[in-house]
Amino acid sequence: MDKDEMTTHQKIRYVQDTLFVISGKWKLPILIAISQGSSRFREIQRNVPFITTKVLSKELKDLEINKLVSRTVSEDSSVRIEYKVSPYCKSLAPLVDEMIIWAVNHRRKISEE
Amino acid sequence: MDKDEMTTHQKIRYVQDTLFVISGKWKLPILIAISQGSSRFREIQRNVPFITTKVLSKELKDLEINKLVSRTVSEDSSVRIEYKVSPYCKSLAPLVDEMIIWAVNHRRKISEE
DNA sequence: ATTATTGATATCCTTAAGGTTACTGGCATC
DNA sequence: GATGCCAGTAACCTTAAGGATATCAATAAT
Repeated sequence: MDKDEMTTHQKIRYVQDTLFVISGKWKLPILIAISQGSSRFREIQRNVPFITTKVLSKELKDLEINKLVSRTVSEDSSVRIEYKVSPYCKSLAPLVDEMIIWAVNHRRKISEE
Repeated sequence: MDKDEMTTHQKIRYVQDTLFVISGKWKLPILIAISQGSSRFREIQRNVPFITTKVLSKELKDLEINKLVSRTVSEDSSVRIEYKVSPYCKSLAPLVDEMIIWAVNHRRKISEE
């Protein structure tokens, strides 16, 4: 269905669906960090400022459940745990880009008054 | 600044800014309802399913503070209170569109497994 | 030997978001 | 005269999100 044919109620339902999946302070930041190359737990933590281990651990599990992130254990000489974004996760890219663009603009708007 | 030149940390900061402004279950749904023509309090409430008066009242105040919505009192024979989205609010349109597109796709993805 | 790093888990706590129910005063309608 | 619509407000409550701190066993570096 095209969005131009949707009723107000339908649009609202869809937007609430998306908000539900990406809701919270940390999910998108974590996805950004992983997709930019962080794969180890501590590495992700270093690249997502101020997140605590408890929250990171919980959010990674959520993202795994939602199939946006994969967790693999590789065993060569010692154990290595690696997180990767799934191919499906990349479908969020246009949305994330729009959010960045909007925030840049918003900051300009706020500062000019 | 273009987003391709940004560091991971900068991208995360911007995305968190946007998340902060549109966070919560109701702000975007309310904006959608108003921009599709609802202008009276009860009318907005009817068009945003399940929202309570208390929450709607509070969210409208927030949106007014953030200059996304205007509240005007007109007095012809009786009092009329009208809410409108600001011109600036329209800058959120591409973001909202992306959210709708993503949710439509996500629903298909989820249902096909 | 000891200190640091990794990938977490456990416990406790605070805050904010949101929901529930009830109510109000002014106007209009039946 | 009662009922209903409008634009809210008030008081209270529940739940979830997130933060603070401590700890752990397994490796790695010094």
